[in-house]
Amino acid sequence: MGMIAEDGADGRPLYQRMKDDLVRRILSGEWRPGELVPSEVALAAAYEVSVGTARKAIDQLAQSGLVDRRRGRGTTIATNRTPARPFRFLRFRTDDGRRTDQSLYLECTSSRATVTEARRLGVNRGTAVARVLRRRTAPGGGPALLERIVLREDLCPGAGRLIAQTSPVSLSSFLDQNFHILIVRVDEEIRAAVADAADAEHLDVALGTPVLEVDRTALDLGGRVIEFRRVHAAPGLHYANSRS
Amino acid sequence: MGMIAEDGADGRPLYQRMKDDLVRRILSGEWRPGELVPSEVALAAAYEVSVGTARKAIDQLAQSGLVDRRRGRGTTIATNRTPARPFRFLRFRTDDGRRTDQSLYLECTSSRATVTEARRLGVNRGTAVARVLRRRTAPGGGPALLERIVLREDLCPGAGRLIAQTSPVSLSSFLDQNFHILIVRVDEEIRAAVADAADAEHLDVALGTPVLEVDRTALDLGGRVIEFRRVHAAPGLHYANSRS
DNA sequence: CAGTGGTCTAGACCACATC
DNA sequence: ATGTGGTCTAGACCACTGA
Repeated sequence: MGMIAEDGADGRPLYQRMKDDLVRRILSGEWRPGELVPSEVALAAAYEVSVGTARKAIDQLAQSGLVDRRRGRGTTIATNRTPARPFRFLRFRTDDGRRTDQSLYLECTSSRATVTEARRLGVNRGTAVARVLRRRTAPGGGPALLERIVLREDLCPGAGRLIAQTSPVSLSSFLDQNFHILIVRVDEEIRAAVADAADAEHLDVALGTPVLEVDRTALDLGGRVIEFRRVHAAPGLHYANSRS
Repeated sequence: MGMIAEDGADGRPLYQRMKDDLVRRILSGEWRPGELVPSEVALAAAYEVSVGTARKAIDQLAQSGLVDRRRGRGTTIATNRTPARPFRFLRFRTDDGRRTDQSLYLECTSSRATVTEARRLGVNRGTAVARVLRRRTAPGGGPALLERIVLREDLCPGAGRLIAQTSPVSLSSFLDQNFHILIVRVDEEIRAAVADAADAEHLDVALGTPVLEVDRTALDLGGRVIEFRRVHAAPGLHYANSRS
């Protein structure tokens, strides 16, 4: 018995099947970000498992950042607007420890994926994409980062125009709010490179200056690649990383 | 009742106090890496808590990588020799995806910490340190990484000579095996830099070539800084990062 | 075979938030 | 006052390991 896989009890633990089903329901938009999810006992009853088992499933959702649990209040769908860890995916600092603050959108166009872009996004050539050129500056200082972003516009229809109109500070919040796409993982390759023409123009550095280059793909909960970006960081910036 | 904080029941959960006590005992060397820890029921009895509570404490130790649990076998102290994730702290790849393989120790001396080194290690100037210069090469290819390492020799007496004698492949395994020091966290700052004289000599690049620079401090379980290293990566190498 | 950790149940009491 | 999640207990059965 149980609501999940009534017949196909494939041997996987109950709490895992329950967790997967909850992930599916959250992804489907059954509850909006910030909204209260049914309580432990209610979910346990609905899935016909014990409270302890339901608890284990919900705990895992909380651990992966999907929901937010608070004693006395309840469990709510997590949002990127009020993240437990702000700046989770923003790892650049000035060498004296400050973060970048301002975002300026230099270009924002809708187009079709080139062969290279298609390969990086894992889609077919010609898929609708938005291309965004963005510059971030250090507080009080000069230009800091130049970001070339390619976004899957087939998954976020109208994103290009919307970004140009609203100039969102954070792209992941923008995706969450407007398209219910939750970025949960990024893969990065970090290299030393030299400043190109665009860097020279927008980062206030001489052509050929060594710059830090970060190639990054962002994946949503379903494991789909949502965007690819290449970031160049001006001298005086570094990438801060901490691993356990 | 309970073996921990018999009177000073400070209100912290039982499983947390138990976990902290187990961490303390592991750090003290009560069990050697790879050795079997008492079973859940035995520990539960010893701490006078229920099995579920003991389980929660041990689970957290496993999650932070301190112990390794296997059904049927038991719980063992984790080792850096047989890590669940090999290359946990080795993130460099060639641009076609291969790892570095060979380690060559170019220099290895014992000395006293300079002011700069002392600040980075969080110790007083003049503390005993070992300085290590190491080069890694790409499989089949040329020189890949040049590492300048400063190690707290007051915590690892004789480490300098021992490294020179044994040329360990992995420094964290070396520290684990010889001094029971477990590296559990690294903090890094990644920059673009230019090749200096040592890079030119050992990495086979021209002076002034852009290189990737990683400044890294390694911390053990007690939060002590064990080593600082500055790594320069030759062109054709990148740093791979994945975050959730 | 005995012992281990992995899963699951069915309760209890508590601190806390909200109404 | 009610309901929430956080902690804790005391069992049960199972899959797996090793002797």
